[in-house]
Amino acid sequence: MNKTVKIKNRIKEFRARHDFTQEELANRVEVRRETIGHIEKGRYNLSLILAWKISRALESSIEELFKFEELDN
Amino acid sequence: MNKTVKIKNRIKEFRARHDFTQEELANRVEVRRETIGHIEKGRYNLSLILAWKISRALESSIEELFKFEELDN
DNA sequence: TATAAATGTTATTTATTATTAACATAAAGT
DNA sequence: ACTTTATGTTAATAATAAATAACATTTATA
Repeated sequence: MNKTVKIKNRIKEFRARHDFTQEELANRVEVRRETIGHIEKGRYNLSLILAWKISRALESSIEELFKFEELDN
Repeated sequence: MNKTVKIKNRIKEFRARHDFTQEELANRVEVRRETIGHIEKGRYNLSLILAWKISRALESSIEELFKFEELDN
């Protein structure tokens, strides 16, 4: 029984609360707009530092912003 | 004023509490022993999923296990 | 003190994140 | 309807995490 971990996130939701566009958030955390887009869509397993920068920019925490689920395959 | 983020971690400390060697922890999170060693020494900016796996294996949380600091340079 | 177990460290390779650029589509505003 | 503004998406490249292998050093322990 092999397990993989997937991440869901609430970036879009928190971004809306702050009225930030993807580009504004990207500027604040110093990555490209597309990178934020890809992360929101769960396309990659971002680094811990980037996760922290994003959670700070959104006045949140990593654990609040990112939800982890273990899946069997 | 440019800012960079550095990570400090308490993996070694938590590992000791559980009486895990680097290798045991590595097996549990499915990475190499050297990878755990490098992370403990702060040599790389691990992925969010790996950070989560490690914090779970040590019955802790990401925010508890990893401390972030902003530095000027 | 000799032996084994655990950790340190470095160099090279592989895998994956993130950048870049380019264009498409959607939504909002004039 | 036209024009911005925001987001979606893809392909190619660059940057870096993680794997691998090999050997050194430290710590425990027989």
